[in-house]
Amino acid sequence: MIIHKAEENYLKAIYSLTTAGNSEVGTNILAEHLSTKASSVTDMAKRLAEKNLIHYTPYKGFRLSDAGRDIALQIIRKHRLWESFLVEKLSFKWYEVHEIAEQLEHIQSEMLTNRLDEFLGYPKFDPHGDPIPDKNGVVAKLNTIVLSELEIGESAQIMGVKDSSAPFLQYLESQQLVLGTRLSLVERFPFDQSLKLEVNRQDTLTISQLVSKNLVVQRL
Amino acid sequence: MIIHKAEENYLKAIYSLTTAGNSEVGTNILAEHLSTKASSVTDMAKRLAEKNLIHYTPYKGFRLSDAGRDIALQIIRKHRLWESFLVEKLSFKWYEVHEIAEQLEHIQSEMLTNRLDEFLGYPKFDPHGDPIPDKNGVVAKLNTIVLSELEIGESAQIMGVKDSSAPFLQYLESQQLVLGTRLSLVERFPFDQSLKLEVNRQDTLTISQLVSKNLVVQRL
DNA sequence: CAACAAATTTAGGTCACCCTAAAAATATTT
DNA sequence: AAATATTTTTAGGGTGACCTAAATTTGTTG
Repeated sequence: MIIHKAEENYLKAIYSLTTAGNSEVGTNILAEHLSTKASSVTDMAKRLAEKNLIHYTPYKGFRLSDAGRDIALQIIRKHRLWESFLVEKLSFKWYEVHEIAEQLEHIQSEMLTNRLDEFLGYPKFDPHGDPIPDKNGVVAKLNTIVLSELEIGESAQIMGVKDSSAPFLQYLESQQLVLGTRLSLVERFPFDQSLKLEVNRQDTLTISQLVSKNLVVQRL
Repeated sequence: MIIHKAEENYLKAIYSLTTAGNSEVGTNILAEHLSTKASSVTDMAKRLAEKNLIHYTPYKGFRLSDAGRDIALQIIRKHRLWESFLVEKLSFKWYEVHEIAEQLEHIQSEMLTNRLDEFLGYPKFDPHGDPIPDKNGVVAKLNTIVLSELEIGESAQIMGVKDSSAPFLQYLESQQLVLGTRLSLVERFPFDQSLKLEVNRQDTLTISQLVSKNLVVQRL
């Protein structure tokens, strides 16, 4: 069965919107996520249901079928492997790679994907700290929290981001908050929930709640 | 201006059919080359002419415009760089890479193309011996001939192939006729124009005219 | 629970790309 | 040069993926 690029993008979007809590996605939310219109989503939903890639009852939202989830995971695998390639081998910055990986994730060749994986040394995480599904679609689970959940005095290491927009990633880099950076929480200001951090055991830095809610860390 | 994947493939096809002698391509030849129908080609010709990528007068054939040629050369550049990447870095065989490169050549990011070029060490030729256009679309000229044109007693080095189908490339590999191989012409049998070669200064090998006409070599 | 608001689907249209079959233009042969 | 063959274009359709505007269903609230 041929799965088109647009279909792959829908499956990927449904996947990321459903794993974030809710098990069903609505038409409007999906439309917004894909920068398209609700009617187009309904259109596509019929095609995907026809191909047994999603479960769909009109007015009731969509849910991935097992086949649909498999495809979504393979796309995500390819996306994250290519992002790793771009950063590790071609010296791209982590905030420059998303759009290119959006294109590369649709290249069809299992052999290519697996060779790339091998070439990169079977990485478990991409440059944003997101886990890379293996060739069977198995995703490594990680004991991570968002920085805003850290307690005063605790230390943590930056593992990734919730928001991977270029402006946010550039901001992080300007503050030396890159992947792997170690930090500890010095103080929380109740007024606006901003946080004072000690970074790399030397500098201190204050960040807003918006930032702390979008930074994924692992307790040390 | 947005140039679609299908349009890029037409430009590439027109380019390779025109540089091979004739300066104009006809509808049927192009249709066959692209595995499509003549009417579809006419259809596309109108769109490409509309975008000033080709010169087109009905019934008179097509010719690339300067803008069209620039695009064709960039696609070919990307195709050959990706083929080099697959062979050099991911250990693909030279006869396995064509279909994958057909997909990768449409990835849009000048930065990616240039970084890839750098990563590969600015190669001048791809694994099939075809020259890789540089970022300005300049193609290295090479003083090559097909093996069938070699004279008795002359030596040469394999630079590439005219036919890059997997069966032919696999045949070559089985006979140790890989890129860079040095050979000299021992004898030509007038009966069927088959050739007796000495390969790598040790083995001798007899090849048919079909093979000798599809092997590109450089005199030594 | 009726009335309104929000979410979703349907109806009908566009665009890129491809198709078949028929018509028209060009090339070749007698 | 007329007849035939070949090449190319036009006419009319189909599909995937999108759109706007109008209907419909579902959810919320007075």
